[in-house]
Amino acid sequence: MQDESYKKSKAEMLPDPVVCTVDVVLLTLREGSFCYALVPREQEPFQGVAALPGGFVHPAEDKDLRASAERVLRDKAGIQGVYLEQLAVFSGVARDPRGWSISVAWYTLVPLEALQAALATGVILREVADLGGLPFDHAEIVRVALERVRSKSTYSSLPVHLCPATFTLPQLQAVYETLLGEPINKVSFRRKMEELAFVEPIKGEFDSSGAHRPAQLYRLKAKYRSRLSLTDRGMNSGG
Amino acid sequence: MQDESYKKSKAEMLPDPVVCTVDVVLLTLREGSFCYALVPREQEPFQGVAALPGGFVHPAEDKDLRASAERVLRDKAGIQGVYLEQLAVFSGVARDPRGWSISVAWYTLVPLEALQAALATGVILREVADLGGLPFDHAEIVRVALERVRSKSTYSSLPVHLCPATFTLPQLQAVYETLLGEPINKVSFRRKMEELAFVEPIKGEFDSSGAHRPAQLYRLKAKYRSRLSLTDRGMNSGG
DNA sequence: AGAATAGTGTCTGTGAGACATTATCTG
DNA sequence: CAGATAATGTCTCACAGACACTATTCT
Repeated sequence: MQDESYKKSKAEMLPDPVVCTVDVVLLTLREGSFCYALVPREQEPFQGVAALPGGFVHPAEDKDLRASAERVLRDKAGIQGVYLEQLAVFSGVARDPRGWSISVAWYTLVPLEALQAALATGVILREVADLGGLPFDHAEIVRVALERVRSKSTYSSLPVHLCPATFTLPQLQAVYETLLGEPINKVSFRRKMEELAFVEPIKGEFDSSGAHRPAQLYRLKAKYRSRLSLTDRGMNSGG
Repeated sequence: MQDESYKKSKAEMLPDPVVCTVDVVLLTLREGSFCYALVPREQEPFQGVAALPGGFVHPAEDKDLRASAERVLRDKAGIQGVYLEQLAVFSGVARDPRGWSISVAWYTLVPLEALQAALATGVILREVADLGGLPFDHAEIVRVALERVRSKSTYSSLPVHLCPATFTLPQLQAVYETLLGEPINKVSFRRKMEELAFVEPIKGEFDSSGAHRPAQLYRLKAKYRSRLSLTDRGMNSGG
């Protein structure tokens, strides 16, 4: 499929090489507060500083940029199969002290339960209100991710990815309320969930953990489910 | 601001150079039909084939990727100062016969009046229903652009960029109806325009071109206006 | 029994669309 | 004056939110 004759002249056709990276904004809920994940940087610049999980694009290894982002998530947080969506490209001469660069940013929503291994091996969670001390333009990237997720959360199925595999409707409503930052009418919320129809009750299963009437357990319908799984390896084991 | 010591090691840190391009989906309305712009490719591969206006990123020349897209629009269509928004990144080994590449796609909405010079010098308009014969993954890029624009058009100010500097409300409504592909209730449309408040009537100015009651002329409010202007040069004059 | 939350029935105000009416031009 | 479209007034139905009530658990 590829024409090798083009490859020879590639260097001459490209005025300058471009540093291409991917960065992932991993969002989760911890005790009702909206958080993003950071990883200490292994190399200069900003070695040791907590930064968004990211890395160089490896054309020889990655089928495309989504594969690059998935590799970063696998290597740095030990998770795969999660909901992952492209956010935007951040570019220019000013964002990286090494010079002109491109970062293709992605965002993912993950339930805290899927992050236990990652948290045990160095991944940090920080509340989204705190964007201080981030290297490069990572604060701006998180800002744009939050804007996108909040904008997409108004009655879309997006926030459900922050819930574990099974959940109750009051739990799901609390997730929406945290993301949107305002209370939602219970009757309206349930009507909308019925209308959007991306969750289904699990017949006969209830959450009886409280001193009150048990709540029906729900799950994401099969066709909307991403195959979330944890890698058997720990994090940072990749090269 | 930049640390030169990093530059030396850049080549070693980058596993492989990546071909970085920008492509622009230029959308306009011609006689009530929604169209996108194509330009014959000057170089191999696909030399002579009509393709989206695009080109390599020039890190030495462009401040960032937006500047790259603006340069492409200036050089290939002779326009600048238009509404321009990032669409998505298209990447991978399969999209370009030269091998692994990245294209950062942008979209712009331009009134037909601003394209007269471009159309006289080789830019082609094609209806959005016809995506045949496009090189690379340009058909997919246009598809995604259409999806984005249509999705953003439901009562946002976006479609107004397809109108000339002054326009009537019935004209603006026709633009929305073309983009959305369905008729809109006149009273509701006017109520929404009043509520969104991004256009204002031009006192005392009317469109009296029809054999009926003249229509009030409107314009985009100053704070929403982009400084659209045509370059004095023709197209394709850039290096 | 009382506390707590889950879940549902019902009323009402807001707002979008349907319809009708008036306004103002050309020929 | 007839025809055409602009612009606006008004009615109605749907729906989101408010409120109230019932259900079911634990202590």
